[in-house]
Amino acid sequence: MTQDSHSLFGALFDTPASKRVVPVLVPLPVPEAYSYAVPEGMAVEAGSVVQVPIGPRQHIGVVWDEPEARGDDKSFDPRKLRAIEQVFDCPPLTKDMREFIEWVSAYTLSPPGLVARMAIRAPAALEPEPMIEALRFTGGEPDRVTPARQRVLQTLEEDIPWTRSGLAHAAGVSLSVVDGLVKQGLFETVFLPPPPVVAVPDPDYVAPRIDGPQKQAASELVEAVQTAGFSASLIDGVTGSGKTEVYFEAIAEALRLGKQVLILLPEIALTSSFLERFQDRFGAKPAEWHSDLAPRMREKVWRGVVTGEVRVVAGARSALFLPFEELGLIVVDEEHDPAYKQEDRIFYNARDMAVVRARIGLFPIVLVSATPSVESQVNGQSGRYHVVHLPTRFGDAAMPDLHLVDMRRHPPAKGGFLSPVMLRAIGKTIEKKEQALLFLNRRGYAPLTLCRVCGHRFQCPQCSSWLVEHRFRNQIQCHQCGYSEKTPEACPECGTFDHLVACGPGVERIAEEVERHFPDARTIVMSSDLLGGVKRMRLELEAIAKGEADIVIGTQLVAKGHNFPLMTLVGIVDADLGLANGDPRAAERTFQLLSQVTGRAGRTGLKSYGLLQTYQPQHPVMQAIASGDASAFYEREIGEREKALLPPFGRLASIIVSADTRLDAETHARGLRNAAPKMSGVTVLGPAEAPLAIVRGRHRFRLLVHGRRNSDMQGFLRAMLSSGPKPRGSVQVQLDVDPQSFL
DNA sequence: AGCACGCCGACT
DNA sequence: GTCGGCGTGCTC
Repeated sequence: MTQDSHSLFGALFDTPASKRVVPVLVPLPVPEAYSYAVPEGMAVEAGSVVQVPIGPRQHIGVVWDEPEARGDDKSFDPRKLRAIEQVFDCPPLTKDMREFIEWVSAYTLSPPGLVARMAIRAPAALEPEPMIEALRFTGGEPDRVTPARQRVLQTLEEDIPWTRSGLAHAAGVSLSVVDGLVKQGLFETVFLPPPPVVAVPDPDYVAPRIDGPQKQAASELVEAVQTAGFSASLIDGVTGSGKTEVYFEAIAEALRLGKQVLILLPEIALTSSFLERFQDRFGAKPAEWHSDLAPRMREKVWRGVVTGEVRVVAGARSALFLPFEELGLIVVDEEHDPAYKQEDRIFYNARDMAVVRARIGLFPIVLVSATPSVESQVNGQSGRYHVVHLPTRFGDAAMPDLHLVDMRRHPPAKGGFLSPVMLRAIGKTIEKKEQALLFLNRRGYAPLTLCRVCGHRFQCPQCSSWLVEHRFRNQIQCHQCGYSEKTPEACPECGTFDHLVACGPGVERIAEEVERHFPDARTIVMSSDLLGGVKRMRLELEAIAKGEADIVIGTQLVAKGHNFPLMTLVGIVDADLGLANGDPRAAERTFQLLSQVTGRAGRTGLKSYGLLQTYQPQHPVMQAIASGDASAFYEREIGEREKALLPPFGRLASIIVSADTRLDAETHARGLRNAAPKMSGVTVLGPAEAPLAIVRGRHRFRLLVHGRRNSDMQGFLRAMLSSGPKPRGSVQVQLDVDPQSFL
């Protein structure tokens, strides 16, 4: 085989005599594309989605670009060369998409084929949907005209094709009436294109309902969309300030310019209320994309995206890898949300990768948050992102009055967890027939159970964490690995009955305390382990919104999305929870969570309050929340990060070490750390820095590596991965850095 | 990621 | 003597 037969350009115009060979990215963890022969008469180009044989099986791959320099042709045995099996009848991945895949692969240190696989994960969608069979009236008279037949003929007056069942339904007759007419040859069979997945959104469906600062902000974004090229904007505005309405205008403009739009949302925020807001503005819902989309729907949306039929997708992080035909705008809502981080096989932060995708595609991206991440805040300050402030609440939504409850001065009664201040506020609220929300980010009854006789603590047999008692379910559960067992009646250590004691509060225990104080109030607990699943949860949320509960006690899941018009008191039971868990972002996360929860109150003009129980009223997080001014908090966080070399000033990589047993994982993690060369600017933190987790039966440790320069980090990590004591297939790396700085 | 090959322990 | 554990290597 000659060198030039490798050239794609040459191959396209080649004589049939020489065999054409193209690189194909295959879904295997190998560092580069494999070579495949293109059979006679098969038309493929870079980006084509193909089926190729790998060993005994067939896989889906993507024809890739020729490497620019073919100097050191790492020749494999040419006798191994096999041919592409088939090309799928769908548009090839665009040049931008291919470049994006390569970038993500290099950045995340993951094999390019596995990254590419994320973009083509809807196998059955690779072939066009079959046309649907329809009947077209060709004229003529039936032998006998019955009333039912008459109705069909009337329905047919407009000369449009009908499906068999559609016609029967429209005419109000049974299928057999239609079949009878078909038998008499009154119809011809025609084929119609399949119906669109979603209706096309209309940018001018309604006039934008914004004014003042919102209008100004919207016009800045619209201008960014009109200006061809990359730009990044950060919309920074409190809950209820009209952020969504503002970015809807940017979307409208992108649609007017004939571009596709991607809205990224944290998984949990993909609620019907968001879709309805979109529909109210654009007259149609966006296509959805998330992990539990029905397979059939997934295929349709994927196909619609790649053909350009779908104009707007609202999706969770994986939607970022959809192969859009002409993407022209990305919106990342709740950009600070940790749900954008994927930590499974391919490690990436969809928010950061979205910035990269916009940069490669030369179009604008809009990041949106009431509580921007520190990274984005820094990018805003340095001018890399254009910051759009939305200072006020929109319409009549007033900010709640926020107060700290110093628990040292107002301690709860013995055996309780709610301060008298909090209890009084709850009492007043329900007296006014308004609703109170109590937030505690801890499921179950109590986080720790111990035996009063021997001091035995209930610990998970699979990992190191405590077992959490769940009274509703009569279970004790491990919140790390999911282990659970029936709550024992006697201590397993000393056998004593009735001497087990619960330590600390969970939402169930707070509910018990609330019911003791307010026996007549309608109290409801919202937690992810609510019996009855998602369906019951949705009903409960609706009931709460309608005022069918007085006091709601909930975990994190009440923090997002849902609006409760009668909610005028938000009480945080333990505002300090999560501040001291070893996570370098603990303060930031706590600030974001508390802002989000207190933002649930006061969205309808009723005077509303937020109370935060804390033992650390002077803590910067508490001060930021209470004062409503976060600037000092951000300054401090930025300073801390600078000192600790955390993003965005240094690089932070997580090396996840996983093994079948805890001991193995620990040993491997130590081994990696000890093997770490003393490289300048790179520091390795020990396994103790991160909590142990068990994922799909594998024990995981996280090693954190700090460094200042990306090249140092990558060099170091590559060295670690290739030379370290590598337990096979069980070391994964996530680079947690700001991508803008080295685009 | 799968899958085959290959080398050491407990058994019909 | 084998069955089967999972360590190692390969897939164009």
